[in-house]
Amino acid sequence: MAVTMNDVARAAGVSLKTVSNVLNDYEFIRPVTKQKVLDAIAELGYEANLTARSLRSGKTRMLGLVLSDLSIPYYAELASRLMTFASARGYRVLVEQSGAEPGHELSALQGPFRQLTDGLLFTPLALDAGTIAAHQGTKPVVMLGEHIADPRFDLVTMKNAEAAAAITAHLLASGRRRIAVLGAASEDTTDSPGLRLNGYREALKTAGVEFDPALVVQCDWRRDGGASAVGSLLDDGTEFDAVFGLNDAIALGAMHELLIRGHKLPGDVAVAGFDDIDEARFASPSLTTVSPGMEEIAERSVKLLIDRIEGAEASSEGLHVEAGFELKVRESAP
Amino acid sequence: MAVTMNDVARAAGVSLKTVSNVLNDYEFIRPVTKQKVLDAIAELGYEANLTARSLRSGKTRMLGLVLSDLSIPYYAELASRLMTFASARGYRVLVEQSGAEPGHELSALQGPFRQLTDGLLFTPLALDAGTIAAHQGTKPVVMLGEHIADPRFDLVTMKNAEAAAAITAHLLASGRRRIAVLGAASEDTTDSPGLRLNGYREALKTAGVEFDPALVVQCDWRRDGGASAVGSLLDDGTEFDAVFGLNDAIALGAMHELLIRGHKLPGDVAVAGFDDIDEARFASPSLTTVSPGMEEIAERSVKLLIDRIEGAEASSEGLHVEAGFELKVRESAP
DNA sequence: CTGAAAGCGCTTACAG
DNA sequence: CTGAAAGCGCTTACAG
Repeated sequence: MAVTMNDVARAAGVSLKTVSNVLNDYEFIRPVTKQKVLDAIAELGYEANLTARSLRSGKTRMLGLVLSDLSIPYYAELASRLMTFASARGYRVLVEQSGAEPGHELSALQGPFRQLTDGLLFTPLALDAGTIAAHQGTKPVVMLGEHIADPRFDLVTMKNAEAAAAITAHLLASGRRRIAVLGAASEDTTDSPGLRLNGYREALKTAGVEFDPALVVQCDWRRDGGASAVGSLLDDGTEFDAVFGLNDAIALGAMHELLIRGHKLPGDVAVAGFDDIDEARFASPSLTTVSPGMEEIAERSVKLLIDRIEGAEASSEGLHVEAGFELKVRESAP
Repeated sequence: MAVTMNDVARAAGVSLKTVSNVLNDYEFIRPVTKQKVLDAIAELGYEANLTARSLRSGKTRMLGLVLSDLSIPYYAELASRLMTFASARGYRVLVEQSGAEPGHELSALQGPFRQLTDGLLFTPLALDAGTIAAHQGTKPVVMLGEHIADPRFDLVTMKNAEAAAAITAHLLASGRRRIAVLGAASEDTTDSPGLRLNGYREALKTAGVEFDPALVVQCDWRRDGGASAVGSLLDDGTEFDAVFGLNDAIALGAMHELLIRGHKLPGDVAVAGFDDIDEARFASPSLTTVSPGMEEIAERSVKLLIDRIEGAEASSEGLHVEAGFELKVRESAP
């Protein structure tokens, strides 16, 4: 029923192979022949059958994206940008939600999902490096995020420690000395909370300001986590002149709580976050934060994966890319 | 290189067709034969080649989802749920971002994207009903949202007017009489703002409260829109004892502005929204709003589309489904 | 209940 | 530069 390459070949008076050559931008083809084929394609409204092409070539021109859940804003924004960059290179992105469950992550790595894609952008949340290495198969995989830092894998991530140090330095430069840190879980340097806390401590050391553990509060990386964390500091009577939320949600929650309790921002307390989500710009006061280069993460991970798929990136070792960051100074901490 | 059905057939000592029968749950097959095939599959680690299956059967087991941008939280949450429901029926979801541009919407409707999917979940934002009807092709399409209400199409949407009336009635029942409405654009009944404003007016009429146009403020459906809209009411000296934001972002922005200006919530002003986004629960005070049944929208649209694809839904007319809604009474308007 | 054959629409060596 | 042929791995009539 649909128009096939055979129909085009017949209409153009050439062989199948010639049509294929035109379609695949084969170099050595006479302009006249090419034009005949192009005309036939236009006239018949021919569209290549992607499934047939995939079956024969073994390529689907799809990238798999494995993440926990699209309803988490960070992943949704990342997915959106990845799709845009992939599309610019002629690829589509097929998303698989793992719910951060090991079983789901594993089946995304080796199940039918894998067949449908030429390569994987993988956010490992539940699986460890060894398991992934054992099941990653032969198609390229690029890791996203900081949970896996293993030389065997390609990895694209952000400068957590450096960015946290930069924003802490900014608060220090504006004269703040007692900077509360909300959202730190541990000093385990392999995950984001640990890396960001380390950056904070590094900046203090550089400025010659002593680290005070009383200013470090553990909390959920959510708006209400930040609100109750800053609330507990206030209730305890701990003194502070600035708050660094380890992500924007925490910082926004803290800001809200401070405002409700009658504190002036940034007069009494300066507030800074991390992530530069859309909301940060629209908050009142607008939130000073650090943009961890999501755009760059998206661009470079797509480029790396496609280069692997197409054989343009030949290095046999895992490549580690760290996107740059940018300080966004706004009203909450000028 | 990969294990094929032929390998399985050989290992099990049966023909290709018999393997295919087992794979496709054909009824009339001897248990012994079936077991032999199953054993061979397990032993060889056979996995069906989905591309070959698609080429032959003409089905991809993928649903296309066309929306403006995944970075918009409402769409991201919807996409997440759609994927979950589709997955339960053995389908995947392939997302295409249109940017709400007519050209992109059109190419999603008829371009190569269409080939890759068995049916479309389509959020028409830029295209009108006539254009869609002319280009929708032969595969099923289910419309999402209220921009297109045309008997030719299957449509799954929410009860905008009824839900808005319910939340207005709730504010009235708590004794509020001057309820500001933020975000109304027009009374055009075909889009969400118009439908929700109509619901508000309907509830006023039922309660015998006169409608005051001075309480209706137009603004962007965003946090800062709500903040500046309520700000302008305060600046003008317009009196009001409640605010109904036509979506949660507006309501949250208004709430923030009211708090900053020293108003007590809900003492001085009750605030209500629409959408029940995650943030509404975590705001302080938590936001009274209406949940428009996104779960149900996702479930029923996936069911309708798959039933169309599989021929289980035979009605030739467009089916119109309206999901139920649920009032979420919280602190901001008890 | 099962088999042998055709064919979905392409790309890819292989010739020329 | 172009053609004729094979084949990617399935499903689907068609027989029996």
